[in-house]
Amino acid sequence: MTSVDVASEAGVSQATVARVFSAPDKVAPATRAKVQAAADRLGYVPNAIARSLKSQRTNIIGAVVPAFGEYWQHVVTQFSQRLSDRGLQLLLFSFTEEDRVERAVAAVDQYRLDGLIMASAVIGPEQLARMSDRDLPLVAFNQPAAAGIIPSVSVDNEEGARRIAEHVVDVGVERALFVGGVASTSTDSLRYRGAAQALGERGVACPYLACGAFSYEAGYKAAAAVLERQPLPDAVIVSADELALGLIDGLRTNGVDVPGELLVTGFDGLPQVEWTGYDLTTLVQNIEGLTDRAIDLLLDQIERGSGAGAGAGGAPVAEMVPGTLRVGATTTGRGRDAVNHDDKDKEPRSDHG
Amino acid sequence: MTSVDVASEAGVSQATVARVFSAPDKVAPATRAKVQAAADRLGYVPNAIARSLKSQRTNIIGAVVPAFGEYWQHVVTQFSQRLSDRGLQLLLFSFTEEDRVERAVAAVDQYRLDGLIMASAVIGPEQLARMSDRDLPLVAFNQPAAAGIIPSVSVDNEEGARRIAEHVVDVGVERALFVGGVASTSTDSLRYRGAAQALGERGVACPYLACGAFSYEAGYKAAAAVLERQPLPDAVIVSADELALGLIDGLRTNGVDVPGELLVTGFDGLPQVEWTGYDLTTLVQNIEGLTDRAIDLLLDQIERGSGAGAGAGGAPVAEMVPGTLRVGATTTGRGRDAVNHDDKDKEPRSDHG
DNA sequence: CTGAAAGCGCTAACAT
DNA sequence: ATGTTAGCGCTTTCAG
Repeated sequence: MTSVDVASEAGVSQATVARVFSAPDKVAPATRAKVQAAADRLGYVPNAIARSLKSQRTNIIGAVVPAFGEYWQHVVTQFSQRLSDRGLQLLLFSFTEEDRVERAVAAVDQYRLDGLIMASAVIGPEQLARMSDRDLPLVAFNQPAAAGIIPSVSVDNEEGARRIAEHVVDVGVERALFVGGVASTSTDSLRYRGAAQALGERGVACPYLACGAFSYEAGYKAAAAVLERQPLPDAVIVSADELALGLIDGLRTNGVDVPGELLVTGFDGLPQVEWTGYDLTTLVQNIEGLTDRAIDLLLDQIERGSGAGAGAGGAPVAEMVPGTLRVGATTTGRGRDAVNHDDKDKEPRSDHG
Repeated sequence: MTSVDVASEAGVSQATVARVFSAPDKVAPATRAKVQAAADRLGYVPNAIARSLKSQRTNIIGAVVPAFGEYWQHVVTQFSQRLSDRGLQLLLFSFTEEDRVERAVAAVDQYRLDGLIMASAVIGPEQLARMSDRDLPLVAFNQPAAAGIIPSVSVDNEEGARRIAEHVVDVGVERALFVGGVASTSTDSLRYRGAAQALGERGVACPYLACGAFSYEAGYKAAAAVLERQPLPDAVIVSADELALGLIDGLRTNGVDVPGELLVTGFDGLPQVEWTGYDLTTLVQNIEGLTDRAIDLLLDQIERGSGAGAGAGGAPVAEMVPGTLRVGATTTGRGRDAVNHDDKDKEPRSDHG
């Protein structure tokens, strides 16, 4: 079914049919109705491919997203739905290995995507710089390292970590430890900087310890290293929820009571932080807000016809969206255990996890 | 940069350039090299949009996927990567509300997608039947209700549930309870049927109880209802891991020791089942195998040029991929807690019925 | 083996 | 307000 079929069915020219579907107000109501009817009868739907060929706009946005962690699922879902609300499609590039990014770029070229969302911290600054040369609207999502290179939007990592640090001081912590994932990531260094600074200002030291990855397993394994610290910290500020959940389980397996003996905090706001076994204090990212801004930034560039570009002649925009502190039992739950102290003989809470 | 540019740069006709990129063996090695060089110099990449317009193939596959649950993330990732391995792109339709499915269908029409993966149990049989009329290659993923209507691939729910039931009997359960999510889903009824049948054959009764949803929260809330049962069951066979995890937490919050007082099993094989606090016995789905088969089924139809069709003239294919039983502490971990209990039934080592 | 030419289905001047 | 016409960049006969 093409517009030509509809045209002959409706007894008008092909151009009129096209107008009915792209600029309905440029055609008389009577003919419009006639055409609509014919189209419905024939089950005609305009061919977006042909349209794109002419208009040089595909209305498809690509997104390069890591394949790991629950957090990203929410991000992808948000992007999918928000783009759809604006009449755009999402072409997804999920990846584990480096080469997926290359593939995404290749597809972008071939399919003439209107823009690309880069939501992966694995993409290095050099690669980003290279991409910013190719006059393609780009936006980096939660990838602080991209700030200044391409337009970006991310949670305010430093400020968020500061909020957590302040909270931890408020509940009386005196010796903290920061547990990060991968030391080389900008996410880690910003969060560490924020936390260490706020703690330092309040006279609390805060060394840094890396797990080697951002996963439950890495956090779990890090428990041993945490317990080797001398002196033992009062609180562990973890740079990501997934790590924190693993760490908590690791600590409890080692017989440590969390929060009884050691407080723990996270960062991100995964759904699991609410699970009763954890009830983790963390900084919840506003994913809706973040994705919204990212799409806006992208559309701005597309409208403006610019490539991955500067705001209006300066450095690329680097937006920060604040998160919100979630206070859970992992930093305030000691009271509860104190109350339950009468039945000390009962099995320690630590093994139920 | 178009093929015309490359043609003049290389001193050949536009047609030759096109051939170099679509049927390289139909052009002399010498000219091919010349064209390649020119293309590289100009940074030319064939325009997939234009190609699609002519070839009537987009190499883009759509996927309608629920926005909930960690499980789906793995599915999406697998699809994204496996399609990419075959030179196909994934256009994602993540959804929460009904209307997203409509949007997906609309996009499929507009963009002339080569095929569509339906991975949502929310899509009813009527809607599926309606879609199967439109000569579009389709495949249903883990949606047993689609079997017989459109080609489908899913985990063997009934057999999996049977395996779990057998295991549960092996560890000495005498009164079981099946906790489902939504009674109307085919997933639920197949899993229940498999479990109830296997248990029945072994003289164990197994009533059904629905949570109303497939979420952690629903499982958590269901704990109260479970505890009201008279007599209390020995084991709860839950139809999905996410529910099971919530149920375990709910039970523990109510002071019930799992697995000390009550055994629990799940279904799906989420990453969280390995977390130390749970260590859930469950049936692990082979997601790689499932996605692989789904893509095969789709490609078969595309090659064959058929619409959502029958195998070769019969009913649509309905493939079943077996899962594997994972035995965790939630059905075998009593030993640890039962130290003060006098063990009349030492945990029988049972990795298989 | 290579070139010329005719579309794929649509948009957008331009003309009526 | 509607019709005519010329492409968008590619694939694909059909000649040479």
